[in-house]
Amino acid sequence: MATAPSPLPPSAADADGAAPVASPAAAALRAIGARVTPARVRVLTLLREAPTPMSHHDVETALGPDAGDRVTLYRVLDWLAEAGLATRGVDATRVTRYAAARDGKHQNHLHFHCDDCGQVYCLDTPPPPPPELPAGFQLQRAELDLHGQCDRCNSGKA
Amino acid sequence: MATAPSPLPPSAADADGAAPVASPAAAALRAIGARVTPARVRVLTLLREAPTPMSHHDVETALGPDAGDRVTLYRVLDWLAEAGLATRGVDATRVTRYAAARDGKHQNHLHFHCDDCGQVYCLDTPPPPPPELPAGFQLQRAELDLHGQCDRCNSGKA
DNA sequence: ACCGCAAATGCAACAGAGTTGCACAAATGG
DNA sequence: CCATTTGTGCAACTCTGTTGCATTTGCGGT
Ligand SMILES: [Mn+2]
Ligand SMILES: [Mn+2]
Ligand SMILES: [Zn+2]
Ligand SMILES: [Zn+2]
Repeated sequence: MATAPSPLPPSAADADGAAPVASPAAAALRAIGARVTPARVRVLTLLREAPTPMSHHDVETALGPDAGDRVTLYRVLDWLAEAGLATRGVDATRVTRYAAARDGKHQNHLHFHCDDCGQVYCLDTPPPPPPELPAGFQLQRAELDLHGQCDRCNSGKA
Repeated sequence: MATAPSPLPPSAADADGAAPVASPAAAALRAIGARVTPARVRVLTLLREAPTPMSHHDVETALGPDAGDRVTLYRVLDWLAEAGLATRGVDATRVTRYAAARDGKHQNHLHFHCDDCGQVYCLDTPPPPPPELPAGFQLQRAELDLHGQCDRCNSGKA
């Protein structure tokens, strides 16, 4: 089996189980001339599908056994942010959260924080216009955080 | 010099070294009916004199030998924020910073968070009207957080 | 001036998030 | 297929903050 037997064009999967067909995440990586590694693809794919920004812990839990090494995950997340493929943010509890950076998914909408279950919901409602600021202040972003009870937590009570 | 020689009204210090004359910080504590403890007075005094928001580490270093216990310092800072005498903020490196709150009102106005120094500024601008929510969601409070660079952090750059 | 008790402190151990150094593995270009 | 560059895994470590519990202390009441 040393010599390549098949002159087949790049189409279906090999006799093996793994199908290296290009995922959107992998494409995004190649697009910036970066190495395509399983860890990066898995994490970026997850972030792209995630409805809300994810912490290191979130990602580790979501990936389960495929999460790989803790430190590698930190480095991948950090790298993604550095490479511009994800955005980094520190929340009120000092936890860093990451979100896929493509065309501002979490850029222009509101977040609702459920105080009961802690879930964060992305709302379609556009944010209000940013107000005037004192001289010398430079506005980077405005975030309207709504706090209360979500529908799920709200229905299970008196 | 054991017996008090002067029939002076309450002004100077006693025969002892310690002068319990009311510091502004102590006054602020009494004003809200809180216990006046050395730790609280020292920390609040420091925060009031500080030109920029201070982290736990900053305070500990600044107070030197008078800093007391690490945990107590955490609790004092936390308490000051809870009591409305200081504002809390998380800076870009995940470090919580505190600043003396000159006025204790955080009711009906906006907050500007400096991403560099972590300071929280209270703006006079009234908050925008809360938006519509999906069915089942109950709004408890809405907070418009403005993020960017404050005037102080903004001026020290190219 | 003295008591009593809630509130604050000190100490020690713990927890979570993120970092560093280094040996080993793997991606990519040739 | 090889060489080089880059990423990964592991262990140990730092930093920030927390929790439990015994002891002290501020302060209101007597
Ligand atoms: Mn969102
Ligand atoms: Mn305020
Ligand atoms: Zn909920
Ligand atoms: Zn600032």
